[in-house]
Amino acid sequence: IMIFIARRYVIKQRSRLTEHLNSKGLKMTPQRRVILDKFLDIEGHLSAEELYHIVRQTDPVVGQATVYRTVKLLAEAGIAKKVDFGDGIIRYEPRYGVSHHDHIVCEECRRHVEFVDPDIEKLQEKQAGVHGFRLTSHRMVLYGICPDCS
Amino acid sequence: IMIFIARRYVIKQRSRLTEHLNSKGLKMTPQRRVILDKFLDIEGHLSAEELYHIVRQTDPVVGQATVYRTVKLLAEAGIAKKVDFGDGIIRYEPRYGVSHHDHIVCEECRRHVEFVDPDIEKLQEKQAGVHGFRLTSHRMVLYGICPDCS
DNA sequence: CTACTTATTGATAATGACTTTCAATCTCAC
DNA sequence: GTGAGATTGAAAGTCATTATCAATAAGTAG
Repeated sequence: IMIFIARRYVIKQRSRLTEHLNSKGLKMTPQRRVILDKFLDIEGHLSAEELYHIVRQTDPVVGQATVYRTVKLLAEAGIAKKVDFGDGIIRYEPRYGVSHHDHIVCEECRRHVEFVDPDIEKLQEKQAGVHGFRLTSHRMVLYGICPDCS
Repeated sequence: IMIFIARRYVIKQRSRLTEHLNSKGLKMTPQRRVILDKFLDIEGHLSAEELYHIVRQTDPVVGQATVYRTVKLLAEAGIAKKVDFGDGIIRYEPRYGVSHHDHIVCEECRRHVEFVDPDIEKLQEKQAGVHGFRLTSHRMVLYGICPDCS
């Protein structure tokens, strides 16, 4: 049953990508399809480099530059979400629907937890308003020491 | 009068740096002194590159690598604070005492405003606690469109 | 003050994540 | 099918930052 759900999810995201490509006058290709599929397979964050190596295992023909390019398209299409922990590597994570969350990262072991706090979101909106800004997005990463490393 | 206050501030930060260097078995040098002074002169954020050019105007002998190295020491000593807007450039700003703040950046003109929201800080602590983390720091940048660009 | 052990410096090379280039190759609307 | 235009991958290029290293300076013991 889970497999059927996952399958439907993949198909949906594929058509979402195709739609996005069409709207920009771009084309669907086998490379983009395999990169999308592998990206949806994983859970958690992945850098373009990591995704490149995973894709390589199945399809050694796909080039590094193509993965970097495709991953940006996925973000544009709303399929992937950029995550920046501030270590110079841009990671991407699947974006299921509209679910948004922030991260708390352990400075020792780099383990991370996701969370959403509607109250914080509200206060962010408020702060933007106070300064006359129309809020479009935010990046929030908390750093700390996790229970295991304490 | 302001000048006296500023002067005392500079002297205080100098001894703070010296102290930090001593505690690590490092030495105070003319280069480090001039970089510190110029850094304290500015208001707002500065990348190591920008600071390098400013320092150059007074003292063309100081090298780029030294500025990059010194700026890291300033951060270690608690004199400077790293700021990361996510554009691949690390900026530093003077850290007056313990004053902490976050940023809201205009996606059009890159103008930014600083703000502090104690309520958000409190909620961040709470979120860390919920997941068993001991919070050490955070990075929060809001992105939006400023009044002028709207 | 002198010698000497370390730390420091700056020019330059290196790093590493990412981007661009470009000629060969696909895609897809017609 | 076919042709204009998009895509591809290998390789070269960016760009902020970091490491290397031989020459120099700082602090310390005598």
